[in-house]
Amino acid sequence: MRRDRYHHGALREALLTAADEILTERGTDGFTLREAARRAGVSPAAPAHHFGSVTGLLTEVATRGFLELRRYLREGADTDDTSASSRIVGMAVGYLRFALDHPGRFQLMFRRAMLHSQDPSLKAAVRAAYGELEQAIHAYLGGRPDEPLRPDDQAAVLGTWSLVHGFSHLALDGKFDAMAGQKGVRDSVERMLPAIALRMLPRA
Amino acid sequence: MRRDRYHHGALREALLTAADEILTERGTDGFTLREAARRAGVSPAAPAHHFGSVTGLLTEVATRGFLELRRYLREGADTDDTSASSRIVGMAVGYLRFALDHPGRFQLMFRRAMLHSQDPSLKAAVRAAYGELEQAIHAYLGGRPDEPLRPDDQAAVLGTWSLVHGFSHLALDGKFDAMAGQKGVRDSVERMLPAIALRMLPRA
DNA sequence: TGTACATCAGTGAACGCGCGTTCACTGATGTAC
DNA sequence: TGTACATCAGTGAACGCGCGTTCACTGATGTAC
Repeated sequence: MRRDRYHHGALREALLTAADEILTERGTDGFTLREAARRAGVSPAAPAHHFGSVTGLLTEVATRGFLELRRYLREGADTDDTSASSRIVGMAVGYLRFALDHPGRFQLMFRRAMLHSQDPSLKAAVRAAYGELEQAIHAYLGGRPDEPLRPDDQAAVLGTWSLVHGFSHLALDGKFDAMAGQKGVRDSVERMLPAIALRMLPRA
Repeated sequence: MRRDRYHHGALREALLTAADEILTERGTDGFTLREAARRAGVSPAAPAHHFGSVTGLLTEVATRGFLELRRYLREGADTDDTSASSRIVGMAVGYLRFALDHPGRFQLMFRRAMLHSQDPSLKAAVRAAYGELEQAIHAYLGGRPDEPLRPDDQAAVLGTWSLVHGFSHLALDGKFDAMAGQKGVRDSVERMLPAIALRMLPRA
């Protein structure tokens, strides 16, 4: 890619887009900074001006990933049936869909060794996604929005997160492939989760 | 490490041990075949005679990992209180302990891109560990040992696996660090899990 | 409106690295007779 | 018990690779006056 202008103009965004593409095509281990630069049509030294290092770039990708995950959770919760439990089931499916739609990014988000795990923006984005789940569980357990979560309810949130995260992670790793139906793994796995979630929602 | 004999004698085992050490010290991404050879006191070309390729070696490490995981599950289930639910909670803690004791190995076991994921021994070992959980859930739900699992109960097993796996994975990635007590993350996390598991065991 | 100049955002070549695997080879072992 | 010889388990040097980062640099932009 030859540019007509010396300055790219939107290199930061172009690199983030390229990174996402690479993660989708080659997975987390297949990512390289040079390839991202190549796809953005820029020399291998250029990314340093915007992200400092490869870790910096990936941290930004992960941060945006958590924000996108939050959108998936919201969208999943937005169902016809507005009961608190079906909102949570919807969120669970949203979580799974995010993982299946963006496997490379999803895995990156939980590979602290590849990220600046203490980056404030990253932490805020994690917290924001987590907060989405937290609110829903809080409502489900009958808490009022203005009340803080009781420690027991914190545990319920962790449990729910663990459940959907574990399911998504195992599904991505192919551990459920053997029990998939004819319609493919993705379809089977998306059907399985609601039943499981309903059966294992934390007891009030 | 200079050997006195040209033949190592137990190179296969030595390489597996070295691999485990490296995984412990440097994590899954820090593993290299050359380093394993170095630690076994052997040239970089030697491992090929025993494992074909780096993937072959790691597949064997992962296979043994799943067998070890099964031992942790059994040990966890072996509690004073022999009720079905406390057996399951014990297993959950066993799963978590395995992950915390062997983080690199644990992560490797769920990185299909690094393994011969269709290797029969590997698949058998996965199945064996999974079977341990399956039996316990089956008993918990009141099934007789000779009866096959109903589809609903299969779902309960997947849910339980997802729960403990997700919890372990998130704990390893440091996602619970912020809420750890003074005694350290490991201690906090081992205390949290039983309460969560009890609250979320599948309904019969 | 023009201009000097600091700053920003790129280049492209090179550095140093360590990797997994291949290759032709050799030393040691085991087995058939 | 000895021996020929196939097979096994190593060596060590080299191959080819692509990586992230550094470096001295240059072209473009923006701003103060």
